[in-house]
Amino acid sequence: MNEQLRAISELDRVIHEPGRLMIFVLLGAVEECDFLYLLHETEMNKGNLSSHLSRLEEAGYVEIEKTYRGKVPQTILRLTRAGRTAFDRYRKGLKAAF
Amino acid sequence: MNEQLRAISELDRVIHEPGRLMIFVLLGAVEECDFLYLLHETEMNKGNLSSHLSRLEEAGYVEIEKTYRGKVPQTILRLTRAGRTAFDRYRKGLKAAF
DNA sequence: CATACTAGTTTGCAGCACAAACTAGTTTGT
DNA sequence: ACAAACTAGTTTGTGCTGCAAACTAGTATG
Repeated sequence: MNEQLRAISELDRVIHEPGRLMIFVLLGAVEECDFLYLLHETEMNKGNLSSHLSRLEEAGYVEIEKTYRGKVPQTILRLTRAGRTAFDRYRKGLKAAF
Repeated sequence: MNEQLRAISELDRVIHEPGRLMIFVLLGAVEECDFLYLLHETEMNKGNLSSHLSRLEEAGYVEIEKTYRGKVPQTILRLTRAGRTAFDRYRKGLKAAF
């Protein structure tokens, strides 16, 4: 197996999913943001977005902080250190592959 | 939704799967090759490779030609025109996204 | 005070990737 | 000649996972 194929086969599957890739791109560009921002930017539905975020939390890539804006519940999202590192590796993998 | 996210969300899911990406890279580099070449290069198992190839045939991206090398059955694989086009679009999409 | 809205989460299902088991035929060993 | 092992794949079964619909809990509105 050559370098290029190796790079492809080692791509992190948790990140590789397009829905989650979008989340990484958005969270990678800011310190933090809220659920609704991601919802609007990605044009996913809530259920979908919610489960992708849970998956990313589970993987240790995203921190989910539940708070309130006034009386309204608000969910703040943030990439963890591990999340940023993993995303960097993913992008390097892509570059090596294409 | 911005350009970058749009590019991600429009990535062709049939191609996006790493196992199939490897097949595209290999078939993209040659006119045709056989099953065993793909098997060794990708380091997949046969079942896996076989079903990915069926998926790609179904999508119209790969042609599967069954022949013999002497008395031994041999399967020749080849990207279709549609397959090459789709792979080009996929790579452009990736570039637009990263 | 009930109806509608907000901000999500949970549930149910369909599709998919994966490996183990199977198939069909060929070669090798005795 | 006949069985055992090998070759070149395909089919089957299972568990995961992406997705949307349905649900929950609370808030604002008519």
